[in-house]
Amino acid sequence: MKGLSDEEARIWHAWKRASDTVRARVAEEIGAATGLSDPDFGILTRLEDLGDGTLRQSELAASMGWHRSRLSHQLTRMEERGLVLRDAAAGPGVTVSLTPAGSAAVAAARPVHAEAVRRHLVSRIPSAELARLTEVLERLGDAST
Amino acid sequence: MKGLSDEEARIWHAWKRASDTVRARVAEEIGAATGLSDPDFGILTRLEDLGDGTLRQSELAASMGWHRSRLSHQLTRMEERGLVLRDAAAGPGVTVSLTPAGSAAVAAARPVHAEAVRRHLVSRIPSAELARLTEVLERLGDAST
DNA sequence: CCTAAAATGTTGTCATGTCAACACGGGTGA
DNA sequence: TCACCCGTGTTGACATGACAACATTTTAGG
Repeated sequence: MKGLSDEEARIWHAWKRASDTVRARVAEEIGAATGLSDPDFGILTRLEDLGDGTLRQSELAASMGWHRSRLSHQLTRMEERGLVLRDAAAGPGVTVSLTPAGSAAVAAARPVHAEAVRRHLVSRIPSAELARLTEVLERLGDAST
Repeated sequence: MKGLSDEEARIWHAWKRASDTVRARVAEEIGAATGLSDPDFGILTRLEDLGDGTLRQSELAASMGWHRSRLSHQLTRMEERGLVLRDAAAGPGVTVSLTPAGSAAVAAARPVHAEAVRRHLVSRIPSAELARLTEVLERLGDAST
């Protein structure tokens, strides 16, 4: 078959639009409240949740699914803004740590994030369908061909 | 409430992951087959579908939901690669047209796009749930507060 | 110990996006 | 007529992201 059917085109457009808008709305609220960007928030929460405010760069990259260079660029920008620190690690590699400013920012951002996720995603999905939709989304994100 | 519940966190992560991966997989197939990026493909298909290969920049921007400057930058890059042309319009503004190379590229890309959308999105959703999911996605993308 | 491969980061280049400032052309009202 | 506002684009500065080329350090093999 050459093109998409009307039904297929419709879900594709709805998918693109919903992907963009939900992410953008949540990011916008966090940014307005705290000045943190979406990638900033991701890094800072990982540092708190996985490490004790400190992680090796390679672990951080793996946990986010990022390439080394992406993380390096991002950390350079965040370091300039005083959100994180980099130090030579005990073993190989580099250790990343939250600064007090980074901790404060993520503490301020978490409730805003939770509120935004509820308002823009969770509360717009009928609760009877939440579990089923979660399964479908997880299947869509699975590795495969 | 301060943070997200486990269930809320789970759907949020699944949402982020699925958004990224599905879009990336479809874009990757189009790029590998034709050299077109996702925004390239969007512009070219609009020019064919809405205009007759030609549209005013402002109409194009409105139909994509883009800001003027974003479109201007994108068209500059596409013009350099010979995919589109810009000319002063009859009235105010600027007219954008497909070049033969642009037409050929989008003709090659359409079936690849359709195949990719089916493989990475439609076929992974149980067909009994397609219509319902489409409605939910459309609600998520709707304007609101 | 010494050399080669692997792991780890950094850097430069380019594509993509956002935002604000600027440029221009056509009405429109005094 | 003339000054001003508006619709349209363009441009420059910067953030984000992908990819490849390097630099360094670890670790393994011998």
